[in-house]
Amino acid sequence: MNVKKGGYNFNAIEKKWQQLWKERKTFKANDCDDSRPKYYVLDMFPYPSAAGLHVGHPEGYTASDIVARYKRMKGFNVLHPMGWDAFGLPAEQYAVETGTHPAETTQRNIESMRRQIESLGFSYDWDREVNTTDPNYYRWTQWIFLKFFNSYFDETEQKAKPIEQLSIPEGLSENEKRRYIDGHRLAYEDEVPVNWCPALGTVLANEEIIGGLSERGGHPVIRKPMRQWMLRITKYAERLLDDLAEVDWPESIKKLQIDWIGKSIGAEVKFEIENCDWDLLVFTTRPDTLFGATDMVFAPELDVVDMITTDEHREAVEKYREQAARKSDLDRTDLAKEKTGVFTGAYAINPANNEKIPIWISDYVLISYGTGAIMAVPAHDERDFEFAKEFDLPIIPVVEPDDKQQADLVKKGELCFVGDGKAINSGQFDGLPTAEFKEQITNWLSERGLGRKAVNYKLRDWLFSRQRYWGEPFPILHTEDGRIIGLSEEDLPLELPVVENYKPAGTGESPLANIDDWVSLTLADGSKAKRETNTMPQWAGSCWYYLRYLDPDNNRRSWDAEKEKYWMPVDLYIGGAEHAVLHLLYSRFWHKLLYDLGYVSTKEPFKKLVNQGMILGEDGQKMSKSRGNVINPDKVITNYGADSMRLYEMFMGPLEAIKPWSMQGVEGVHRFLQKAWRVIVDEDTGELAEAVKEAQAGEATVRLLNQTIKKVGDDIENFRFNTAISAMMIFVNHLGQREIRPKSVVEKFVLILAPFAPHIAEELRDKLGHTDTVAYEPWPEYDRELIKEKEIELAVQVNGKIKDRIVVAAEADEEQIKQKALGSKKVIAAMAGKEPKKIIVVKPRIVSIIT
RNA sequence: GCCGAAGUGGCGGAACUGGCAGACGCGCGGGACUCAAAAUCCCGUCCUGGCGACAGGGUGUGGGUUCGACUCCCACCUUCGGCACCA
Repeated sequence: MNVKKGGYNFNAIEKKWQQLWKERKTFKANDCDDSRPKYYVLDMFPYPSAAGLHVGHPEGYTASDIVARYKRMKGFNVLHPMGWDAFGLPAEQYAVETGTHPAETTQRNIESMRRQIESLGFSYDWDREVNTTDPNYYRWTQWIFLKFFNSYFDETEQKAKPIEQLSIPEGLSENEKRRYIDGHRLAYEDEVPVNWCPALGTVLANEEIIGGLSERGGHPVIRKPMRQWMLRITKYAERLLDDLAEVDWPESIKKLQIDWIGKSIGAEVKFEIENCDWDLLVFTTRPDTLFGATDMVFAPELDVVDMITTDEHREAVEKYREQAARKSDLDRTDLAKEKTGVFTGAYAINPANNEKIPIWISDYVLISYGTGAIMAVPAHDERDFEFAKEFDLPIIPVVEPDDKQQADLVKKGELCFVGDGKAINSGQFDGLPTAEFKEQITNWLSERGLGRKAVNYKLRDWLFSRQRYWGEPFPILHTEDGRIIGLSEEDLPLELPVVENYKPAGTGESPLANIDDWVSLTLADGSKAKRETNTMPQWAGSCWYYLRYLDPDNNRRSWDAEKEKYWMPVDLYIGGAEHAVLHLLYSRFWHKLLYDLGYVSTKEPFKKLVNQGMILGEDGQKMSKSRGNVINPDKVITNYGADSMRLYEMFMGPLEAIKPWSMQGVEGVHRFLQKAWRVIVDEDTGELAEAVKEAQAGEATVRLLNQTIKKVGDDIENFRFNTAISAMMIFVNHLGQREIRPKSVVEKFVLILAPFAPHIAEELRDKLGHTDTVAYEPWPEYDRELIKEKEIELAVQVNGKIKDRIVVAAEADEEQIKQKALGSKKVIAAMAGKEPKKIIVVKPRIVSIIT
């Protein structure tokens, strides 16, 4: 602790400036200000948890704040908002336990986390704060949901359109028409298997299941089909893939999204089923292996299984299907080691060679991908190979690898080969290389009406409902005669009702199902209806919050079109990599719907994305309560100040890297700030230090200052905050050694320090006699000429070994440098009288002499 | 199993498009100031050998390309993260 009167009293300084910024609304962003370029810096908003802020939050927030402050100084109109992703399970669970309304818990947590965030001095425009659980916010979440509900996807134009524009086939009855329309909505109801825990009487999220048992209580969980709301994200698969080319995101994150979407190009092939009127389609990426298809495998859940199974095999098939239904996803993947399955007694015809092949069912075939049925080519697919081995099915090689040894094994049926090669045992196609064969057979099949080119995605439609209380209610009514009606926009928000009991209904429905006077209502025409009792998942509110910041208080619209045009897209989005797929994919999806309907002007919401890495405990382990290695940001701020906290989080290492915390490291940067203070301020009086005065700066100081300004600016632009800080340390060390510290130099240093450590920078500027905030001071320019060194030092290598260093004038040409290098005594000695064969001069670095 | 990221002093890390490896910070050792301590300031600190100017080795391992490799190429090892039978 600094005891001197004029010492660096960070606690007082930080409180003072935070107060002033708040009172003066220093960081208020001006809408539609065309006098300056705009810059939108966004943080992933936090869930307001009872545990409060952890040290991971300020990492991303500090990085974005440095950029925000830097851009302001560079003359940008900066939008830098903060809010709360406040729907979520913890508040609901707390309500079940204590009866406290989640809104109350949430409000309390928000207050406390806002105080924590404010204590770090981030330059947010707090007038734009949003809270996803506020009816004035979720009103518009519901509004967007209705847009999904009231839209369909036009396949030819590849975009969403209002449902009224859907062309309906002629001659349908009213009922059929209704069903046709409902079947095309981008938000639709479907029966899908969910994780049902009979003992708890509730549906669980995948994350709540550990090893097939419920996380709470350890009860068994089964898959059970239930009515759910779905969003048709699969329609956007192609655009979600294509538009990744437009954004400046880390390649690794793009790759994760690409893999998640999982596009495969191949063919659909039609297989006739023996003694059956209809055909079955299968999808394959290897139509070239069609001649090697020796059996077919159907997913156990596939409905046609019932029809094709022969009486002889019915019992075994039924038993297998039952077992499969009882398995959780986890069991199915866990038992991946050994293939199981049963024969149905039915046969299909291979369209390539008219061979009769048996149809099996097995749970290694997924109902949810492709058509739920495959052609099995044991010789060229690992899974089919295992299956064939298990049940002694024939293995026919149809691709010959280039490698002789491999080819022999493949031909003997002893090796499964999945690579490309040359066609064999494939009739008229023999000899074709894989790629060409694929094309030819696809054409051959489509000419005969036996198949066609096809694309499949791993991406599934988004299961969008939860059986919870603490989420956005769906603005949906179910009529007695089975119609689904979306509320009209004027009826929004549909607010969450007050409940007595937050426990699930026990039927798999949400707690809302228990409140009859909320659920049941009478429509204008006198008929009865019931409200949808599911709620939206936590993702919903976070899918569009970046748009509400643009116009948070608008009661008439979700946001103003002009404001949207002005601010969007988000120029920089910083957050954790854990949202690489879901949140970022979901919000891109919502954004595209809004784009199609004309509510936003950009295809993509987030232009540049940066992920911060996780911060580990001092023991190098993930921070957790049970390990006792959690660092409390409040304590760090109390002991060292917010500026030290900010600086340390940035100094630890590259932003994206995973790195362990070190309290001694905090002390290190704190010492730097103490030193910077002492270099400028007299600790005894609190006035400017005597050494700081109007004076001409020395050459070395001017050079280093200019180098530092350049380095810090460049580093901020490239998110290399750690090296920017080290450059400032070097500068302060230099300045500290000067007897005279010219005021003009000190002033510029304070400006470049400001984005990193804004409180101390404001206070130092105050000491330097300024009364206005540093926030909008122009970022100092550097002079290219002044950066240049007068003399440069080059290392001299002889045959790859460094022998000497020479100093030459910066303007020296290659010849002069050569001469100087060859003149060095050490170099002459190392050359041992030999003539140089080659001399390479790399100007500011090295001279390489080869003898 | 597949995909992705990363391996540099005692520790966190630095090194621009291939050009003096270890910036900056921590820690440690020594010194100054002090009655003493803290704080601060100065010097040293990759490893081995030598009192020393110096010599040799060194960026996970083994090869390669190059006048020159932490950086590029090939093979492998380890750690972390993601996906998990997607035909």
